Amino acid sequence: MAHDERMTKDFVRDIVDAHLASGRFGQRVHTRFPPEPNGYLHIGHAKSIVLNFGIAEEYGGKCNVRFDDTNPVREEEEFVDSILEDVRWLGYDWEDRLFYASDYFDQLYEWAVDLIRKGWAYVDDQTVDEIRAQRGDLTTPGTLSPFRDRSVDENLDLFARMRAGEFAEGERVLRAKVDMSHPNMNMRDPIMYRVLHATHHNTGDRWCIYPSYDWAHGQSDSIEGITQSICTLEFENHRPLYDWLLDRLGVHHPQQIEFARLNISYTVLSKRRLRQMVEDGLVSGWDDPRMPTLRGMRRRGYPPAALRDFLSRIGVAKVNSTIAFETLEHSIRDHLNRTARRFMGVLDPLPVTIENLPADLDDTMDFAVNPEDPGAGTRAIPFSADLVIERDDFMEDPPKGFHRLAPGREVRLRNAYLATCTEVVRDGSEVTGLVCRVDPGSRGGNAPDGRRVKGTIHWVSVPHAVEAEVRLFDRLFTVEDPMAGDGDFMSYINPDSLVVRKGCKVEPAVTGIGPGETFQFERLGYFCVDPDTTDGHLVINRTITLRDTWARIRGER
RNA sequence: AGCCCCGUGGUGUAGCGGUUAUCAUGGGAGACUCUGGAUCUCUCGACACCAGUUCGAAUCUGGUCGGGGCUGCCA
Repeated sequence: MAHDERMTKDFVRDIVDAHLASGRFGQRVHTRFPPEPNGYLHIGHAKSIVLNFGIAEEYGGKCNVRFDDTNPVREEEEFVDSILEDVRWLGYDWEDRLFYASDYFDQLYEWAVDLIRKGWAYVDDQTVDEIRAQRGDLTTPGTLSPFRDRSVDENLDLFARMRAGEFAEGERVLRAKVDMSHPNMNMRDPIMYRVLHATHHNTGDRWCIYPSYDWAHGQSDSIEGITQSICTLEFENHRPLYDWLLDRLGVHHPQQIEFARLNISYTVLSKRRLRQMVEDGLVSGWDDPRMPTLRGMRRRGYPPAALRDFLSRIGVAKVNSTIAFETLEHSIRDHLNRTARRFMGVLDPLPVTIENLPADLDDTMDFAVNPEDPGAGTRAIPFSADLVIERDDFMEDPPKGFHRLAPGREVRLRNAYLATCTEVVRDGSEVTGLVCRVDPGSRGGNAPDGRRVKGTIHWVSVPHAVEAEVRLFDRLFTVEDPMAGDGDFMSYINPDSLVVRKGCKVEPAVTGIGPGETFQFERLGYFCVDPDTTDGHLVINRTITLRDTWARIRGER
């Protein structure tokens, strides 16, 4: 697939270049995306997907999807399907290379036996607590396990019995014999296998011992012939172990490369915290349009190409950083501006009667499908003398700088007529409607005498309109870094992150828009049809507003 | 405290011994406009610090300071 071009070269690609130049892996480039099937993917995972698949594409290599399913008690089949769906939606194809770490359990077992034979692994009978206590701490070396010097034969026998199910969980464990006084804690005889009498989503009850991440990951990479094993920074301290294990085995040895995970202001990107928001009901689910999950963003109307663009422009590095939410928004708007079809909708309707047009007028106006894309052509929008406009577009006593409608003022009804407000209808103090007079010669929107009209507002013809519920979303948190400070991040949830508007009026063509298409309501922003829509009830999500200079000016006053 | 990693405009990012220190985003000003959108122009703004090597250092070396990670039978 021909994806968007990257803007800069990063340190990961520099390393790949160096590998190619030295011929370390021949001329092969083979990466992998290794999710654990225990939750839904979010934009942070997308950074890894785009990196791994992107590099494979650029270098004419391949990228696998491999589920890191080594912990049966946390993982579920349902997540496998959702993860694959999300990867596909993002625009990537693993072809026939869908793997599971659990595919390699037999090989992993054989290799463990091999290490035992070579004296590099042993069965430990200690409890979790004993092992923890004996590990030492950051400044104190660990102490040796009393079982560390068992004979190879005894280790072999015990390990076989672990596999056979003779021991309870926690009773025995297989450990790599590395160095209990190593300054890197990961090297203090790390656990390779633990007993878990649990049913695995893939292997069922075939196993009751399961490999740890450290024992499974590098070896799986090796089996698949991976060349660059790209992971996040927190695995940096695991690299010595990754290398140690592969070196003892003497098998294909990929290069682990670590990059900084993604952080975005005004949101959180951690499975645990996202889960908490779902479970506490602060959002409607993992696909709530406010969630930074891929499912949430899809439902919100973010196009996958915009996400790819965003991820490629923020780059990849080793510095921990937080990307401004505005940067994401820019990519969304930029993509949508170029691609989205334009429609009209009124979120907060104010009735307008055109006094000098026939009450039964049934006209249509030409409208550009997308002014940014002349090739998209034009279409017709129904027009009548009975309209609604946005309440915000009228002020009885407008401040300077306001160039929308006001008593006696003329504005352009977009693509229709120049209209002057001749009367304000009210119920008590509340304005309930307007009467306008239209310049008959301005049909289409241009003044017959060429006079300039500064304001242009949008409208919808009431007899043709469809009613809709529109959901307006805003950032999930009120502070840039919800994790900062010692308060609970949940207390920073933005109470206005969802505002529901009912009784909105939209042009009838909107009902023909399918799922997955994000369109523009002129002057308002980008929107999409929500799956909650039923036959009689149209539900629309606001993906993002248009930049609103007027709002900014007002806000700064 | 031990080990590992990282410090370039507000936010990201390029830079690989000699550049007016890149680009984007963001802020400000203006032009244009049938979306107060888009577009265009101008503008603001950074090499953490101190030594050293060198004719020359954001780039190399050492130190200081600052940030992050690591003490699951999680990944």
